[in-house]
Amino acid sequence: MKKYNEYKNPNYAQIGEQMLQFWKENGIFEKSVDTREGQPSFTFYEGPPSANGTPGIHHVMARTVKDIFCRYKTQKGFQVKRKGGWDTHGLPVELQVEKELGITKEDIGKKISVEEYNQKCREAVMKFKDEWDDLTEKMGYWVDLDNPYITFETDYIETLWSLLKRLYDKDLLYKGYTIQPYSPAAGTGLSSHELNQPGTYQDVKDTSMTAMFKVEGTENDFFLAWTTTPWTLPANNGLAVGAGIEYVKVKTFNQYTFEPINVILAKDRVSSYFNDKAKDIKLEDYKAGDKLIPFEVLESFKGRELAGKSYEQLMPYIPLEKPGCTVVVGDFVTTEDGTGIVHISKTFGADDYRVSVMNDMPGVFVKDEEGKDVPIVDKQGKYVKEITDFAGMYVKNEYYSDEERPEKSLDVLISIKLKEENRAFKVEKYEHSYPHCWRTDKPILYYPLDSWFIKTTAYKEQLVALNKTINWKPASTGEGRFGNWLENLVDWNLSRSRYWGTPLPIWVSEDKKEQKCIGSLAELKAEVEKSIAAGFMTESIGEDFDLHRPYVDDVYLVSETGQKMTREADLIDVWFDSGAMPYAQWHYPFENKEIFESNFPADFIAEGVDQTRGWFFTLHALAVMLEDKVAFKNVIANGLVLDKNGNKMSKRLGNAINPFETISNFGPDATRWYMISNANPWDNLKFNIEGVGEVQRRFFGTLQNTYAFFALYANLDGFTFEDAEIPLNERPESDRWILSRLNSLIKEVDQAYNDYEPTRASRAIMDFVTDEVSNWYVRLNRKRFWKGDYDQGKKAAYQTLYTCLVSVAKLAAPVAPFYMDRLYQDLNAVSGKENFESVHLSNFPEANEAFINKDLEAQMILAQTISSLTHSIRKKEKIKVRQPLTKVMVPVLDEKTKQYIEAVQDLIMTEVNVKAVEYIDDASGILVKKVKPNFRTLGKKFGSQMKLVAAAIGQWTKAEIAEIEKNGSINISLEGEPASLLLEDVEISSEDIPGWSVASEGKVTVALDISITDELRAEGIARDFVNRIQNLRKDMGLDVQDKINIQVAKNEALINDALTANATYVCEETQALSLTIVDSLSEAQSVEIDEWTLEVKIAVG
RNA sequence: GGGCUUGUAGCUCAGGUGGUUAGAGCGCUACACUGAUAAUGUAGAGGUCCGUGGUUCGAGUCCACGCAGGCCCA
Repeated sequence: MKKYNEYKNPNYAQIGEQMLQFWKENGIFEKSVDTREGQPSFTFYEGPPSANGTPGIHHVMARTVKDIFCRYKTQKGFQVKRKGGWDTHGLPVELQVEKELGITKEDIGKKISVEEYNQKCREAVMKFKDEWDDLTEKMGYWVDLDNPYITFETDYIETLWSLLKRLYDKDLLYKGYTIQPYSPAAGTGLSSHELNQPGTYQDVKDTSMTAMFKVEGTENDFFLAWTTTPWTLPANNGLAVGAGIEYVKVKTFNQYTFEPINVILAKDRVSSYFNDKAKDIKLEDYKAGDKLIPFEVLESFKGRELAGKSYEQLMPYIPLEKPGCTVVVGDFVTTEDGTGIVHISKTFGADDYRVSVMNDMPGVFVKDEEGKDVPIVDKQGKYVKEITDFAGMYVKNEYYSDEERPEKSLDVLISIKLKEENRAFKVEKYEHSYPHCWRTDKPILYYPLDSWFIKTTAYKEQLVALNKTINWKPASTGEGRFGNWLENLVDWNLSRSRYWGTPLPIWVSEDKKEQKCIGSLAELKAEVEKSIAAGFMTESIGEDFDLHRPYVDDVYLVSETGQKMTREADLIDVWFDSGAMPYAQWHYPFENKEIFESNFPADFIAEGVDQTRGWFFTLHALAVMLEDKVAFKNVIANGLVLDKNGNKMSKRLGNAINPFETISNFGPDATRWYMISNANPWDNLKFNIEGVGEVQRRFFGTLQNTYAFFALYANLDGFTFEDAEIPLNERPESDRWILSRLNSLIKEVDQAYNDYEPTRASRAIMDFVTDEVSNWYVRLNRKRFWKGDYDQGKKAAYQTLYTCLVSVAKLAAPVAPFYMDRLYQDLNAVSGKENFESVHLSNFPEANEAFINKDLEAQMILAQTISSLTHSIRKKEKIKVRQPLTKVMVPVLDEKTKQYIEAVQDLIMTEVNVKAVEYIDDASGILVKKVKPNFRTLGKKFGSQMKLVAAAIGQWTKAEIAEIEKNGSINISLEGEPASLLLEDVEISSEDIPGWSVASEGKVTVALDISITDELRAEGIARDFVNRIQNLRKDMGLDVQDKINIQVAKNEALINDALTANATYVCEETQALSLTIVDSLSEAQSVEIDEWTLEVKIAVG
């Protein structure tokens, strides 16, 4: 006879290890994919992690989310292939290598060759791969680790090149510029990382100026705009205002020229520009040279009213065409400093560039020797010759050598010039924090630098439209964060000035007029052959050619006109690498065409919300541009994992949770279950290790106890579920109830998983197991498992509990894959009901509607409420549950409630140890009803008269309640006006019952008869006695089935009579053959019952 | 500075379309149960629902403005 496994002290971490071993030995993961061959596929894309750092607890979170839905869909019959991947390129890898080698970017090509450097990167990037693989296994994340895609491999890069070429052929790849931090002294752009080095931001004093821009077509109206970089003023091409900001026009005088002027600035900034002491001075009293300058506000308007106004170019060295020199709205405008009007220079500011592009405003450019547009400042930081007055001057005095540095900086000279021209309103020194180049310690410029772009804006409409078809969890990330990002889309800047990454496959001729974009290794080889023929190359490249730098940089091609072509030095954004994984993981289009096509787009992806503009965007952008499809249909953007105080985890602060330790202490299942059930994945999780322990105790502990209870008795009775299932209508009330609940649960959990709501699913399962199965079903039915013969009723109990347990194992398997597989196998090994070797190969339960009985579920809730109320009365009256009582009384307001309670009254009687349930209705005469307004319905009818109605109902007596119950309606008077109320407009419940001990909750009221007759008292004593004997039996180490003989020393008559009267009951409960009261007893044990001490002797019979 | 997001008991979280006594678990206190026992049950205490205004007969819920935390972007 097969037995259910019984465990003394289950060790959840050990269960994890054992199951992992079992999965490995039996290839369960592979089978979970292979056995679904031919079934519809469910496609999942793995967002590649970078293995150059150790995995953290947040990775367990992210991967649990991914794993849950893949396992769920497998159980639902889909084939779910999961290819792992590694993200290997990018700045973090470079930085790590530089740190290890103690070098900087400067040293690359000098102290270390590019070749060696890249070799180091290649090694560093897989440094922690073993640790990652270890975690992947231990946490139970099923993903194919044997054939992962790796972004630095030649096949992968080749796909990237082919995609770039497709974009190039669609005219979506172009060279433009972006405004970036640039160090003229070092002649190089700076990454944001370099800008975030300590010491780069320094406090400096600059000449700041509030310049006057003359409104076109006016006599002397000026816009005031403030700048800390007056040298950018000749490049001014617009002014920006805040749409909602209030502006005023002020009549006053220029403090340098004393001329009368009207100036426009933000209302909030007036007090900063005008001296309050001058506010009472009359304009006509002003004399040239007065210190206090009078002012008068003429009118005011909102920023959006100013938009579109034109002004005269301030420093027209390079005349600008319209719509240059107009006022536009900018979201970056504030009234915290300056005038609330911002000077815009398309070539020297990122915001400026963006707002100019959005409004089609031309920037100020000059032509270089090649006829190309360049800004008015050259790469050394000097003005170009077109700025005649100051040609050749450095725009920052710091750029001059100490000997050459002029006394007056360019900013000062420009200020003087504008003062003289009546175009400067205020000039002053201003101290602020400004970034400096970490190499040269000189200030940086924001400067237009060449970059390659993907013209994503050309597909904006499709991107937006297709995004609306994606199911985002949470929806707000899709609509808000992602949607807004698409609405404000700019072209994708692909260029990165780095060494370790995918090189841009574009070669340019010496005169820059010819370009070639290479889309495959074969194409490159062919081009190289041509180049060899032209004499630019000496040898061919092989099949194993490394597409990385520096090798590709040594490849020169030949143009159509015979010119030598050099590769554009840029690498591409690593986000392109990961966004291209749907194609590149299969080396598509060079191989695996069918696999790619049947696995595109993804049904589901999940990653951190911080990837919104990263991976989520690049996947979407490439799919829309290349395939005119979405890349994923469902996406979960999960939140961060914070420490228990809500702080970000970091190794530096020492608050990081080690995932390996957590798993080995609590096991993988509790860890996963805690993370999923505690908060929705898209909310930040405050990770508290105590919570994991709680989940282990509360959920897994309860489930394990329930299983252990089942196994104990099922083994004794030899229950193997070999008989046919007992028909539902032959099972008792509580079985039908728990099965109804189970089937409702199956529906609910299936729906939740299907909606990508794992938290809802796990909470529902947890509540079912702890509250309904364990605390209600098992507790109420305990006796059925251990008392009496192995009959139909007992079998029903086993079958019912078995079904609940095995179903829970399947429902919860996606979240707790190890434990649930153990549970499933332990059950199935004995019953042999299914042929699956693992729960993960089994099918998700299907709800049977015929088992769902909502009436029964409602009845059971009533039973629970009534029991709970009765317990609370006992508690209040200090009557222990072991003391039987005569009856509880329940007022019933309608026949249906009565029927509901009658259906479960046996349960109630057992649970609260009373002998009867009595129903009190109107006819009894003791029921007193009370009435409450139903605000929900009344509100709709009476609205503002609500208070009157409520007051009127408050006055009702028995008569009115009887009337409305009888007629279904009643007429009342509201301030003389007649009104009619329906029965549904009030809620009728029962009042406390005079003379009874009563408790109520909602509409349910319970009265308990607390009188204890002698007979009841005797029964109570007998039950206490049984309890004491049971304890003694256990102390003596007797088995459940051992028989005994009990002797009790003669005591007070009350005790003696109680035992005599209930001797049969006592014997039956305690497996006693006899109960005798004797005059005296030797070697007896003492037990206490209330105030009495009894001498007892137990002999094994 | 902008977009998105969170704020409910000591802690972690629930609270369709507004409805008058705001819930659960843990923790705490007390009690009970004892053939699930390193388990279990019941009860109790514990809340300016972040603040301020507004809409409404009625706001935890809707609106506006703030405050605090988080993420992304500038």
